[in-house]
Amino acid sequence: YGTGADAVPSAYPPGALPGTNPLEWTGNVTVRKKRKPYSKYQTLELEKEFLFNAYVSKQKRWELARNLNLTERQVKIWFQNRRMKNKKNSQRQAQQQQQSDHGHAA
Amino acid sequence: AVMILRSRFLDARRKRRNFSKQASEVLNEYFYSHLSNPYPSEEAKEELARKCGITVSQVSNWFGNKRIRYKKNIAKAQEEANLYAAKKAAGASP
DNA sequence: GCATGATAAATGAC
DNA sequence: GTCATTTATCATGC
Repeated sequence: YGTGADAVPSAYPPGALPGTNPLEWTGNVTVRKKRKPYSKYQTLELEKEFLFNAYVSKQKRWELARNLNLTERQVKIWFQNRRMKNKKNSQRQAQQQQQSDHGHAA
Repeated sequence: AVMILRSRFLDARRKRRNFSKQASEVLNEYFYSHLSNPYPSEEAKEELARKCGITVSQVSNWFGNKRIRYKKNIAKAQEEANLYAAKKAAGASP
């Protein structure tokens, strides 16, 4: 399979009773899986596939998940985050281009 | 063996530089004066970025780190909150 | 030695 | 799908 390995038990943060806290934004805690960095091999294989196409098919996602010992959900989210990272880097480079054009054009 | 020398190139942007003292002042003033809802709008972020001489992404990073680290230790941040609360009161009503 | 800024997994709104 | 965000981790400053 590959799905259904999510949902992990976790404790409730201390002193976060809803309604009694004047700062409600500090108490909105849903049970979340602990962030676990991927191995160098996993990241490299994902990056390799991302070079082919930024959007992975369902079939490819299934293969990646199986070969890298990840869930399909993890592979899906990795590509989503990777696309955001790509966009951010592109915007930064475009910004730097504009700055270097100011002293070069005219 | 080579993997040890890995992210010196691709991760070079991770080289961190502390913000200026006055930039931290501006950010903290906003944070503690909006402690009930420390989520600045996109427009507020742009103005903060302009005032601090940093990017909007850096403002987002600062508030993200500030929120999580504040609620991780509210007691410790309390004195800092009082500090900026007093500072705000001093500048508001002369 | 921690404080601090940036990035990498993971969630949720829309 | 995007995208702001939460959270842990990373890398650096001092």
